[in-house]
Amino acid sequence: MLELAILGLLKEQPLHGYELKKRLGETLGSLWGISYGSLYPALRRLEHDGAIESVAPDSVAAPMPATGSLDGDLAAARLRRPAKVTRRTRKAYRLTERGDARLSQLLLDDDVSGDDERTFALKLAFCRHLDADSRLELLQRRRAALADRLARARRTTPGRGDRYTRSLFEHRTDSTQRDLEWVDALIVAEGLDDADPNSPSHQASPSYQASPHQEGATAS
Amino acid sequence: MLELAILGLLKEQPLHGYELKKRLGETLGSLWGISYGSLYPALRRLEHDGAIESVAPDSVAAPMPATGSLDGDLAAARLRRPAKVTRRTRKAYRLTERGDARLSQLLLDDDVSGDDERTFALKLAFCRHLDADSRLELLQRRRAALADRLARARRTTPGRGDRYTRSLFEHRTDSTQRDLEWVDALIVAEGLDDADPNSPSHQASPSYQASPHQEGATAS
DNA sequence: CCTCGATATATCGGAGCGATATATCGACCA
DNA sequence: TGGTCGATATATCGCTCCGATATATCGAGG
Repeated sequence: MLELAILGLLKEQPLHGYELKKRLGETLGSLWGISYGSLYPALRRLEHDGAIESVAPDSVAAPMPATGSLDGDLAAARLRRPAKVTRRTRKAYRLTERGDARLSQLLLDDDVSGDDERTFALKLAFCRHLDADSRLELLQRRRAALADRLARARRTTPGRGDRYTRSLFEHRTDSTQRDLEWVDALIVAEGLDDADPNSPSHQASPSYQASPHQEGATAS
Repeated sequence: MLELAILGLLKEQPLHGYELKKRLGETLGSLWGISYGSLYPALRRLEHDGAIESVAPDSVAAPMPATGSLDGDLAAARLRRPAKVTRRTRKAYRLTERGDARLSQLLLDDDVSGDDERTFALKLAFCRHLDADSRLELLQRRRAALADRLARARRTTPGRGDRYTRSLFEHRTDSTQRDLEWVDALIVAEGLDDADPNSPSHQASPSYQASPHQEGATAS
């Protein structure tokens, strides 16, 4: 779901390819190692679909302008001089209305990726563009997927495999458990936003605690 | 690194594609959702490279063989009845010597995948085919990668992004921390195997603690 | 006998990656 | 002045892998 990443970043401000890649690396860390081999084709694809459109080069997104005075100078220079298009002239892209709609759709889309860690991280990173209800639904879908996975992991016989495989399974189960608690905390925080922010002490922690017996996963 | 998975499974016994997919799903759980679209091409590739070779259909890999002497029986059966080759006749594959070497190479190979969770899980699941030294090296490479990631994560300014992105980063850091502790435990267990259980001769308690100070945020 | 679900092999289009090519820009230095 | 070097930037190639799908067979049950 590279498109989701691109659209999410462009929602905030127009960017060109190189900058896009850098920011994505910052935003998602080692979780999403975007590559030019997918980025540029994706940009062309999105532009062809009308989800993004290119804006005037160099008019946006200088990474970190060291001195503010340069801006005026360069902008003036650009007006005077038509800025010849070279091989590496930056092509910045802006989100169109279609792109905005596509972003919302992708964020809300119930692909199987509720089970996919990378996609969820991506959605979470941009879920602020969603309304509260959709956001909560996104979190709860993730919660359900995790609870299901946890239940499934606990149901499987733990005796299989060698020492390493067993340890791997144990660790995976623990991680899933922690992920679940994390998402639960996010859900709770979501609810706190809804409630009156004046309440000084939030309610006692609900039962999202690691229950040793079967978790809520009534699916399947 | 599908090849690694295939070779690792075939190391134990010959299997055909369908069974291979099933077992891989069992062994690695939701971590490695192998697909026919990659499995069959990979099998053909490996056979072409001489890493695996097909054995007589139906002579192996009924899901649970349970007897070591089935070779004679089934070979005899195949002599009696020519077992016509249909569309879905099982084509089982066996590991060749070249394949065995390739497996060791892949297990030991220092690809960048020390940072890749899936690949490490795969390697761990089959590292019993490695000698103790190589196994330890594998673990320590993983440890180094995790420690590096953790240090990098802690070095980045924690103020960036919205609430969701911050939470995502926090959780990711915690997960990395846990992964690191897990690998450390594996390393310790490895050392215990090496040494005589009665003599705590070399390396009493290694300093595998991540960073004792500056902690503060870990759940009690 | 006939349908249905599990078994099994196989291909297709597309997404993403890693490596690489190419070009430009700015800074520092001789 | 020129000269190199590293960061910036766009772009493509070949590959692996995935999800969906097609096709065929087999065994069990009605």
